[in-house]
Amino acid sequence: MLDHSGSPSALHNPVLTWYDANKRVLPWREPGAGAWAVMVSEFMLQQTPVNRVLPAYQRWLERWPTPADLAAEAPGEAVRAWDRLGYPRRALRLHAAAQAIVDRHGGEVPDDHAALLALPGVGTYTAAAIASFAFGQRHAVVDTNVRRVLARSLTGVAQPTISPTVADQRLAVSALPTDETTAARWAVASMELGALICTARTPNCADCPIRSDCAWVLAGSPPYDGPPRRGQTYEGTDRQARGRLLAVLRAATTPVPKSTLDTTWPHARQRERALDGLVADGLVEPLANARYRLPG
DNA sequence: AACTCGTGGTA
DNA sequence: TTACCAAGAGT
Repeated sequence: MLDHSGSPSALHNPVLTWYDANKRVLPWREPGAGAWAVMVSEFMLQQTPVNRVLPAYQRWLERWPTPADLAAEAPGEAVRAWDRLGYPRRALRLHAAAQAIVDRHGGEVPDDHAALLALPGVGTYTAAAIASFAFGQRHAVVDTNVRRVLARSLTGVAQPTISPTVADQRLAVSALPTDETTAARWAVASMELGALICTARTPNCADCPIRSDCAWVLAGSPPYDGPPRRGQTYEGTDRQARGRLLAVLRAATTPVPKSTLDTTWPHARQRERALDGLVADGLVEPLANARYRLPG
């Protein structure tokens, strides 16, 4: 089943060929995109779909073509430019990462996995993704797409575990081609397969290049039988309240009186908790006279 | 280890 | 309509 010799296996070859013929044209995949472009895209793509990322990504790189350009700005400008991508702490971390790159790496995105991992907002997945996509290195790039592809094709189950496990990581490492160039191609190709064909809800197995070798298909495509996946409720949550508050501050060009913020959420206790949280996270800066703004 | 953290599209 | 889902990280 798995091939440890370094030559592409029955799994690898079809996926690599499929990728070359079916990959999406995305700006961060263009030959001259560079590591900063890859890094910006990876931050934005954390839990956010490609189609929503594209416009914000274009504006971001136009405004801040290098880490130094972003590092020279106020963090609040990063939060504002983040627009409605969600999880705005990512904008703050990307700004902090840009500063760290200027301070520690001469303004160049490091190519070393450990150095990448040490940057704010860069975890296991993002460090491997940048090292692989931008620098062609051999790393197991394990995101939700890859976990699903491996769960189906190798383990034979409909869905991966709810949260990543060490077993996922081991499986991804064992499936990684030995050759560096092939490994980098496999990383992006297996992820793209999960995004376009081996999707979460209704996979398009008819068009899958490895359907004849897929353990899940061979088992008769059994339905998911694990524990119920906890739904992410949003209506009425602190997150929604935070989103409302931050939307007002993003749109404002001058400091906003608290009385204005008070109109954005009806429940005072929750509203105060949300505002305090935003300040604690560094997303909002309190000023004198009960006024607030994005961090300067 | 479980929980928190946005937003919007899709079936 | 409700529920699920989307290139995770930090605590």
